[in-house]
Amino acid sequence: MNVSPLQQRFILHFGEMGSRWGINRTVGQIYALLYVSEQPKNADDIVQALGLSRSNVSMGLKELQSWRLVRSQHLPGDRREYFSAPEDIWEIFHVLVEERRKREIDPTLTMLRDALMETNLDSADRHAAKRMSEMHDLIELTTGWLDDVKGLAPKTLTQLMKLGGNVSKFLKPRAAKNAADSS
Amino acid sequence: MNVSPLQQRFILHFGEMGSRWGINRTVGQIYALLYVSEQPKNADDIVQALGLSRSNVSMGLKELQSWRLVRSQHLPGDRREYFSAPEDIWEIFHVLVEERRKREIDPTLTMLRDALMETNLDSADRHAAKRMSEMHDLIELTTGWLDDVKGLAPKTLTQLMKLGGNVSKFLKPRAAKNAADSS
DNA sequence: TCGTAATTTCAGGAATTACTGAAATTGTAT
DNA sequence: ATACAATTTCAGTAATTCCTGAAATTACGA
Repeated sequence: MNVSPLQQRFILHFGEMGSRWGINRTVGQIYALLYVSEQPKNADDIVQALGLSRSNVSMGLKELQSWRLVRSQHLPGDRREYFSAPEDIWEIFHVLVEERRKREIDPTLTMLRDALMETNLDSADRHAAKRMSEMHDLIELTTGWLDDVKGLAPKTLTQLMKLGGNVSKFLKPRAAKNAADSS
Repeated sequence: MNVSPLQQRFILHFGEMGSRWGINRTVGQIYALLYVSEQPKNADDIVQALGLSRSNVSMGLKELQSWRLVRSQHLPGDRREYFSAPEDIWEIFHVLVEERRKREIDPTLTMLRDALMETNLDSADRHAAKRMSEMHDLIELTTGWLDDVKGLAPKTLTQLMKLGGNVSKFLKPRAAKNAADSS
């Protein structure tokens, strides 16, 4: 039940990295612990493994659940709650993209759309409006694409990613001249 | 030289969003101001426009330059430094991806590689090691792909993104059954 | 329904991060 | 070289975020 040196290293790294994302150190550590654990863990296991206060663990688990990165279940004959990170790494990847998008991208898209709607275009703001709509369009293109490829099976996605820049070979010739030329 | 309501709105939003990323509110605001400004601005312009202290602006500009999101230049007959955000939004996108990768992804990849190298595989850590190598492989696949498509021209990239999940039509049939079927 | 185990909430304190003004440094024109 | 404008550094303080223990709430078995 104790954390091994390998796990320790992973957990500490994740704690530090967590700070660069929006999540704090202890939340990062809790997630890392659950990610590498084979068996689900209850809150006291986590307290014991990471040396955090019980209340901190409770709050951290809540946050991780709000990110859909951690799930809880009940074990028969035990009334405590057990937590685990989903198995499938593609699912994790997927959820991460979706949640970050929901929290960081969508509000910006909305703000840009609303602000541009209310702007009459021969104001002194022509330049600002142009820049904002460029940003809007790029974000929309990117998120639309993400939505679309999200439906692909992991194997298909892997194939496509390995293909890399070569996918452009399949495009109409007009643009194909820009393809990475690795043949 | 004063910020319009449209700009104001954009700047304030970016300030708030900045906090969700690793950058703080004022750095977000400075970037937003430069992004929507047609002409380069000197530090005092920024102080005046955003109501920050001179030293704070100096530090913020330094940080933005370290992200390569802001450039400086000198105007003839004026010894002050003038700052601006690059014009080309694809370049901005590109730089953002590269910098975030350098700061957030690469250190994790390195840690995973190093930790796994030093691990003998019949330890009690088999599960943790497996999970860590899954993470490693997914990150490597994704960043390798990013490196590769980064070389494509914006037009090509736009075409590909609009194609969305339909690119998988071009793959070998074995995997093509997983393609989004939008025909 | 009651008793107790499990979990959550939350006010206050600890730790971290952000910001400022003053002083130091750098750069440039004379 | 000197004078002064522009910029940066940095120590101290303000603001924010994080974490804890105690109290409250919830969930369950008898």
